[in-house]
Amino acid sequence: MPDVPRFRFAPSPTGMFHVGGARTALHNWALARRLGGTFVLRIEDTDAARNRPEWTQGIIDALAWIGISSDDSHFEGPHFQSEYAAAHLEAAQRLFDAGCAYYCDLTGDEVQQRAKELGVSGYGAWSRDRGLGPGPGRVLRFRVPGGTTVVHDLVRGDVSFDNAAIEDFVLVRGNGAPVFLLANVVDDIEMGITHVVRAEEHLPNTPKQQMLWEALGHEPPVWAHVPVLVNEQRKKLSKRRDKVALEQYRDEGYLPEAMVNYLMTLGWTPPGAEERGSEIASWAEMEGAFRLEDVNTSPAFFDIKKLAAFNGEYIRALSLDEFVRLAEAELPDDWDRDRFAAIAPHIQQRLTTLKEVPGVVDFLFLPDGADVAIDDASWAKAFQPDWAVPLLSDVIDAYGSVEWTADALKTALEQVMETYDIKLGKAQAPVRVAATGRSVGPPLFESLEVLGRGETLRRLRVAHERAAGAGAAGGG
RNA sequence: GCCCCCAUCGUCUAGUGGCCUAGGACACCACCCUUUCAAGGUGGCGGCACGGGUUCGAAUCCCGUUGGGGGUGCCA
Repeated sequence: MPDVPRFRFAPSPTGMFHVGGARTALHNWALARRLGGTFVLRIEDTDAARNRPEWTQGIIDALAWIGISSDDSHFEGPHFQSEYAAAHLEAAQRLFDAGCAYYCDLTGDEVQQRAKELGVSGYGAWSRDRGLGPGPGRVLRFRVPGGTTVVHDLVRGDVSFDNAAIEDFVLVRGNGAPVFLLANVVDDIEMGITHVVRAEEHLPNTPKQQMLWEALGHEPPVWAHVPVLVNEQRKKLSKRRDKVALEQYRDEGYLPEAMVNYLMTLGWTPPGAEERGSEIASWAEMEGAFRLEDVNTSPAFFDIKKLAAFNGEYIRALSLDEFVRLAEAELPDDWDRDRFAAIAPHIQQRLTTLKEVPGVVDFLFLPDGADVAIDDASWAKAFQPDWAVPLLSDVIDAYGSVEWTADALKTALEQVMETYDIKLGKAQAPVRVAATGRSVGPPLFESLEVLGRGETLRRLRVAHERAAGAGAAGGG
């Protein structure tokens, strides 16, 4: 009778959720669901400094954001490593009783000192046969057996380690607290974990953990080590130097679906991507096809540019209603929602992130009577041609009585520009800068329609006055 | 130092001995479209790290070199 596969995701709270962690969580999640198994969340909070409730909540929230939540029947947890402290110590005792571990009274400094004097590397197993019992300050070390440990890894195949190169590692600290290696294995055994899917950086730990599983009388789980995510310098993504917090991307207006899709493409290709000419795929498609055996073995560069491209695609794919709803969350409270809804369809296809929304429409939400902030470079270019000022003057006249719709506004400008024998692309420039302050932005006539006749005319007049004045001063 | 992993366009990848004069995506460039900017369309640039084998045949298998990364804690 085959057991239900049990995967686990075991982050330690650090105050932010690493994108690399998000990816391995996604891998575990996809497998747990596709195989009808369970995704077990365990918070590794043994280190007292990492035991902050708000940090734990941060992990739960981050997981929920990428679609991994306790609402789903495949989700189990959160469990807390600290709750298994008794089991850790009990396991340590069993290991000692069975002769698989021994006590050692050398401090870290002493070990280093001796290694240096004797010219050996690592711990020299000095206390192996001293028959020491437990005592204050004494650590419990694992007695690494001879031979070779072979790790069967779903991503990498068989990886073998010569046990002679593995030192007798510490299981329990001098203060009686178990270390990660032991706690991790004991927890996995206690929770009936069958698959350990994690990042490659843990591969060197694996032979040690496998020996522990065996010494504790259990079959090791299925191992899988996915490649690490790296930065431009090809170094592992780190909290210190790289932008790795999932929360930060969320706050910058990335959609969770885009983030999830992008993360899954690192080291793996969604089904049919080549035929479709696109790596964009739904979670259902990816979940249905994801296999560890298909995951690449080399490190992947976390490319924000590509993430941004994915995000743009996802924003464009939103229904208008959904887009408006999400975009409104980025707007200042006092901005008129109806006014935003009117311009929304014209900006949706021009965005990379939701965070950009206020910046592209802010000219529509100025306080009464306030002048637009004019971008100097845009102004200089728009009013460079001789025809700019007279054209603006004509536009002001025409816009005084034209029907106030985008189409009519466009037609009116087209009539005006004929006199000057210029194309719309050029003719719209002075009007755009006058009304919006910038040379780029949402489609002009649609923007003016939303702005309204009164305010549009006011801004055009202010600009005309300024441009005409400058022209006169410059000419004289 | 020691242990382990990795090596296809700038980047992410497809490729598991002949379908590869190596395919797709992002980025970049050009053109088209166009109401600025995007989006969209078309096209382009660009890669199997190197050296030996094995084989009728190698991006694919083996060995070596070089390069990169990870780990080497009484952190997790």
